[in-house]
Amino acid sequence: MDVKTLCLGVLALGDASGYEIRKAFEDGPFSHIQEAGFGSIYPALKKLTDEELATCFEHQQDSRPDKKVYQITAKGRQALFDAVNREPNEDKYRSDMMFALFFADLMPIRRVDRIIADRIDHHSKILQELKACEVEGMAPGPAFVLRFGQAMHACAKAYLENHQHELIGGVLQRDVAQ
Amino acid sequence: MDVKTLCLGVLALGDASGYEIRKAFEDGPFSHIQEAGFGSIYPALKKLTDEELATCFEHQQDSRPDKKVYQITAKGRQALFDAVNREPNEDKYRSDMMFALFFADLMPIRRVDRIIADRIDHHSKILQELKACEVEGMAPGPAFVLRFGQAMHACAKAYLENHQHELIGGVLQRDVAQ
DNA sequence: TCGTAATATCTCGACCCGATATATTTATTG
DNA sequence: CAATAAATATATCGGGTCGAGATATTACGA
Repeated sequence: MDVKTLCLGVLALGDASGYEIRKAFEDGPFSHIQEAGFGSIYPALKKLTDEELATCFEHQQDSRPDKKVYQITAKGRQALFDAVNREPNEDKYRSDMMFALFFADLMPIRRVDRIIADRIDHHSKILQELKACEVEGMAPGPAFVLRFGQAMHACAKAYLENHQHELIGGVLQRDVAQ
Repeated sequence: MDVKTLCLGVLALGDASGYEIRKAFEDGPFSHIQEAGFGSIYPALKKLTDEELATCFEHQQDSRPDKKVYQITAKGRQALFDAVNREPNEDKYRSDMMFALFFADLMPIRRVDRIIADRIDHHSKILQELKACEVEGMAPGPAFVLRFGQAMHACAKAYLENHQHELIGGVLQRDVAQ
């Protein structure tokens, strides 16, 4: 899914500026399933307007740079429709923490301990945020995706809580053996 | 975690060719936590040899292109040590399927149904593979990471199985309402 | 024997990401 | 009240990464 399509997805929910699109991936409805930064959003918006999949209104504001609000076009809605009806790629998951923990025997135990504790806190925080997003009368799609995010963060948190002692115990044993 | 560090991680487990490093991310011990393709591995290996973090032995084979086997150096081990002891970035998760399902109301119901069924199968397959990887006497790091992968795929599978009817039911209701 | 899959190395262009620059307004807090 | 931090807002640049394809050989079953 390229950033152009992701932007169309956000614009399908309502007109937005580049900054607001960014927020949809930072805090908003797509935050736990996709990512996009300014460095990809602005070029994508330029291409979308070139291809007439979106239009841009410049709201003039005195003593402030113009606010550019983008709106999806009929052609843009068709492009989004085509994209979501294409066969989706596999999910991508990348975890630098898990890569580091693979080499836990290269780390001081207290560091292993702290990294995991931090990550548990992190999952708790995200979980709270995702629970706060749930409101009455959500459309089935967004609700399904939101609850999936809740389930996955709850699972990761539970795994770390329930199995951290196995890792730390294993590393401690190594230290004793030395 | 750049691909250079990922390659060092694979080489820390034993000497390997570019092709074998690739397999570590395709099938091997890092398959469910990191990704890397040839397009990033080969340039990374070039940089690693330039920086003397790895050395390259060309095994001559008659009637076949030379097999280049890479070996991590002491300097390379130090670089890996430094990298895993740095503060890890947040995990990255990207799912085109979930992005598409967010817009489930733009899809025929049978397509929603089929996509989810396919993905359940996929998680089952990965789960089987990850269970087959478990052997006696694994080091604590690799075991922790492997079981984390098992837990996450089991969770995703269970969520899809237990909640697919909510999504499909919701989309059906929409169709009735029309 | 024919074709397909696996082994094996490598390049290219398009795309993406993190960091950074800039500027104003609002909120906080000492 | 002033200073500072955080939020709002747009945009670029360079380096990194990714997918697709070129190339070549061996192994193996149909």
